[in-house]
Amino acid sequence: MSLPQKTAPRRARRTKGEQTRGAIVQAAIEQAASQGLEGLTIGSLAERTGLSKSGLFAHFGSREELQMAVLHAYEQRFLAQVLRPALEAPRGLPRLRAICRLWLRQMAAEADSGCIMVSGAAEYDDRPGPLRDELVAMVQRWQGELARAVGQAVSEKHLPQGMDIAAFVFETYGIVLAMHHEARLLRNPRALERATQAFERLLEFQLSRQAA
Amino acid sequence: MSLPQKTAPRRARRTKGEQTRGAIVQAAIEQAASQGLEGLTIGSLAERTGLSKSGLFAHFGSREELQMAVLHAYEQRFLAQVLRPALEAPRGLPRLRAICRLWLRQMAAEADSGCIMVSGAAEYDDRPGPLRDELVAMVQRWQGELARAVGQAVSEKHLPQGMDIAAFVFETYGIVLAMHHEARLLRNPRALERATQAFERLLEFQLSRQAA
Amino acid sequence: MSLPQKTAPRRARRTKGEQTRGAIVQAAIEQAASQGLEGLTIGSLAERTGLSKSGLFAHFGSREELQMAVLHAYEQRFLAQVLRPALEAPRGLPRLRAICRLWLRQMAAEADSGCIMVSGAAEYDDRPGPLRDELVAMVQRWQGELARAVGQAVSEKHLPQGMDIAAFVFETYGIVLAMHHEARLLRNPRALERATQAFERLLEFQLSRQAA
Amino acid sequence: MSLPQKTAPRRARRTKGEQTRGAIVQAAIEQAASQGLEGLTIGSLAERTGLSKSGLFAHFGSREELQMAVLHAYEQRFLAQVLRPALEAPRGLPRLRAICRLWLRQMAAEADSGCIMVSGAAEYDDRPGPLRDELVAMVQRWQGELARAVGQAVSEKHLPQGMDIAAFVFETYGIVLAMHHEARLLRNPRALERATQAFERLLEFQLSRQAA
DNA sequence: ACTCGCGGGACCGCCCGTTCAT
DNA sequence: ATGAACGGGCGGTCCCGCGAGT
Repeated sequence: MSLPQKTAPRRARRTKGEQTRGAIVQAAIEQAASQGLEGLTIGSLAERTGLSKSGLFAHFGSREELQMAVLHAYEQRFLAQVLRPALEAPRGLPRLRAICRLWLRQMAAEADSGCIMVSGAAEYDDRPGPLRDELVAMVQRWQGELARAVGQAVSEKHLPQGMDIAAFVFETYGIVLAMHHEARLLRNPRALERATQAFERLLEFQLSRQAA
Repeated sequence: MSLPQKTAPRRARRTKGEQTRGAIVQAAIEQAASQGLEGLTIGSLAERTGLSKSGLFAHFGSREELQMAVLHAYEQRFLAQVLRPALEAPRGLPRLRAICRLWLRQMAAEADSGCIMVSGAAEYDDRPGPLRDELVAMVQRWQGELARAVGQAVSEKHLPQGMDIAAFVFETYGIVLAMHHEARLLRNPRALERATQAFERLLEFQLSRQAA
Repeated sequence: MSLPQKTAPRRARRTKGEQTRGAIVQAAIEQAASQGLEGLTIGSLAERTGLSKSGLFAHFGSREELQMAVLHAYEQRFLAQVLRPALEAPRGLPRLRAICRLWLRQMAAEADSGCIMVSGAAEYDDRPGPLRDELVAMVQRWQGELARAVGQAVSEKHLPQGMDIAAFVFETYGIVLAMHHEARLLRNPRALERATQAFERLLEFQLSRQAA
Repeated sequence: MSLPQKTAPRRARRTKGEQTRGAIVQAAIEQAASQGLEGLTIGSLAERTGLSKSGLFAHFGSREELQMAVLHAYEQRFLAQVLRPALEAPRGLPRLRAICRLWLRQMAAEADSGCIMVSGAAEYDDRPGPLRDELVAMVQRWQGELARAVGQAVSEKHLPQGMDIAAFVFETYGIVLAMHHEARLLRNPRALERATQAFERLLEFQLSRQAA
C-alpha cells in the first residue's frame, strides 16, 4: 500500500520522510503507552528506531510536537478500532453495545501496553500546556461520541426517554477506568469480565426503568 | 505513643529532625500530588522547603525512600480523613455510606492537588519496583477495607445476602476514578455531584434487589 | 591505516569528532599522569579542553571508558617511544640496552608528568574491575616484551645460557620503579644517572658470569 | 617519654579520648592501606568505627590532619616492626641483612593490605602540600636509616670501602618496590622469593668486590 | 530534502568534608 | 560525641540546535 518512490511527478504516495515519520510515531506510541507520554525520551526512541537522535528530532520541531503527533495518531487508531467497526451495527442500543464492548476489549488488549488516553489523563491533569489541552479535547470528542450513541438509543426508544445521558457516560467511563486500573495495576485477569458485567448491569438498570 | 524519649522527663516534643522530616514529607506530598511521584525531584523539593539539597537528602537515604515515605504518609492521612471518621457511624449501610461519602468528598477536595493513590496507579502500572509493590499493597488494603464495610452491611442485612461484594467494590472504585478524571482533567465542577448520584444509584440497585 | 572511510574519495583527514576525541584523550593523559587515573574527573577535563561536560562525555559512554581510552592511548604512545625505536638496534644485547635506555629516558622525561603505568599500578592494585584487569594485562604485555628481548640476547649468546630471565626482568623493573620514585617523589635530579648505573651493574653482573 | 597527663597526679593511663583516637587511627591505617590515603573518607571511616561523622571528625581538625596522623602512626608501626627487632643483630652486615629481610617480610605480609609508604609515594608524587612534605620526610628518614646501616657495614669492613652507599640504597629500594608491584598488582605469590634472591645477589656483587 | 555528527546547558541523584548547637 | 544542615562537586542524562554531508 505504501511503497516509497523518489522522483516521480505528482506523487500521491507518501514521501520517504513521511514513511519514516510514520514509523517513528508508531514506535513512539508503544513507548508512550508503557512509559507514559512524559517518559517518551528522544534518546531511547532514536535507539529503538535505529535513527540518530538528531535525525529523529528533525522530524518534529520539539519533543512536544512529537508527543502531540503521538496523541493524534493514537486517537486515529483508537477510533479506527473502536468506533468504526461499531458503526456497522444498527443505530441505537446495538451500536452503543458494540461501541462499549469494543472499547472494553480494546482496553483489555492494551492491558500489557497501556492506554495513552487513560494514563495521559493522569499525567497531564495538573500540567497545563498544549498537550493537556489536546488531551482534554480528545477525551471530550470521545465522550461526545458516546453521548451521541446513547442519544440515538434514546431516540430509537431503546433507552428511557429523559434519562440522564451525561450521567450514563460518566458511569460508563468509570467502568472503563476501573478496568484499566484493575488490569494494569493489580494485574487482575478477571478485569474484563468484571467490567463487562458492570456495564450490563448499568444497561439493565436503565432498561428496567424503561419497562416501568 | 511511640515518640522516642531518652532520659528526659516526659518529652512530648518531637526532635528537630523529626519535625523537619515531617515538613519535608508534607511538602513532598503536595508536590507528588501535582507532578506525580516521579516528578518529585530533590532539587525542587529542597527549594520549596528552603533546605539545601544535601540537607534534605540526608533525611532519606535515597530518592526512593523519600517517595516511599510520601506513600506511607499519604496513606496515613487518607485513612485518618476517610476511614477513621466513618467508623463512628454504626456498622453496616450507614458506615459504608459514610466511608464513600467521605472518600468522594476527599477526592473532590483534592481536585486541585491530586490524589497520589489514583495518579500513582497510572504512573506505576508499568514500572516494576518497590514503589509499585507498595502502591499495589496500599490499594489492596483500601479495597479490603471497602469490602469489609460492604460485608458488614450484608451481615447486618442492609444489603442483599449473596451479593457480589467484589463487583460492588469494583464499581465503586470506578465511580471514584471517574470523578477524579472528570474533576481533574476536565475541570468539571459537577463531578462530585455526578459521582454521589452514581453511588446512590449503585446502592439503590442493590436495595431494590434486597426488597425483592 | 584504520581510519574509517565511507565513500568519499580518499579522505585522509580525520573527522572532527575523531580530532576532538584525540585531543581529549591527550589532555586526559596529562591529567591522569599527574592526578592519577582516578583523579581524572569529567568536569575538570571539560574545563581544560574547553568543552562542556556533556559534549565531552558524549565521546565516551562513561568515565570508565574514558579511563580505558587513556590506558590504551598511553600504551600506544609508550610503545612508539620506547619499543619501536629500539627495534632498529640489532637483536640481542644492543636491542635490550636500547630498550632499557629508552625506557629510563622516557621515565626521566616523564618525571614532571608521571607515568600512568607505574602510578596506575599503585592506584589499582587493590581496586578490582575492568581498569585493573586492563592495567595488569598491559604490564604483563610489557614484561613479556622485556623478557623476549632478554631471551634474544641469550640466544645470541650475549648473555649467559640458563640465566634466570624472569629474575632479570624483575630487577630491571625494580630499577625503573626506583627511578620513578626517586625522581617524582624525592625530586632527585640524579635519579636517571643512578638508574642507568644500576642497570649497567645488572648487566655487568651477568656478563661476568658469561665470561666465567 | 610523652604520656599525656591532664590534672591528675601521675596518671599512666590514657584518657578515653586518646583511646578512641587511637582506635580510629588504627582503622584509618587499614582503610588507607587498601584504598589509598586519598581514598580515606570520613564517612566510611565513621561507619567502620561506629562513630558519627562529626564525632570522628572532632578528633582531628580536618581530613588532612587525619591523614597526617595515619602517616605518623604508620611510620611508628613500621619502625617498630622492621627496624627495632633488627637492632638486636650485631652492627654491620648482620644487622643490614636483618633490616632488609624484615622489610621484605613486612611488605610481603602487607601484600593484601598495601604499604602506605609505597602507595602513598605514587599518590602524592605530584600533589604538593603538607602530606607530600611529610611523606617525603618519612621516606628520607627511612633511607637515612638504611644508609646508616650500610655505612656501619662498611666501617665494620663487611662491605667494601668506598662503595657507593646511596646507590646501594637506591637499588635496595628498587627491589622492594618491585616486590610490592609484583605482589599487589600482579598477585605473584613468588614475589617475596624473587625479591630475597635479588637482594642476595646485590650483596653478593658487593662481597665479590670486597674479596678482590 | 533528509539525515547525521557534534556540542551546549540545565538538571538529576548522590556523596564529600565541614560547621554548629546541643 | 552527636544530629542536623550546608556548599560544592561528582558522574550521568536530558532536550535541543548548528553546520555539514548525501
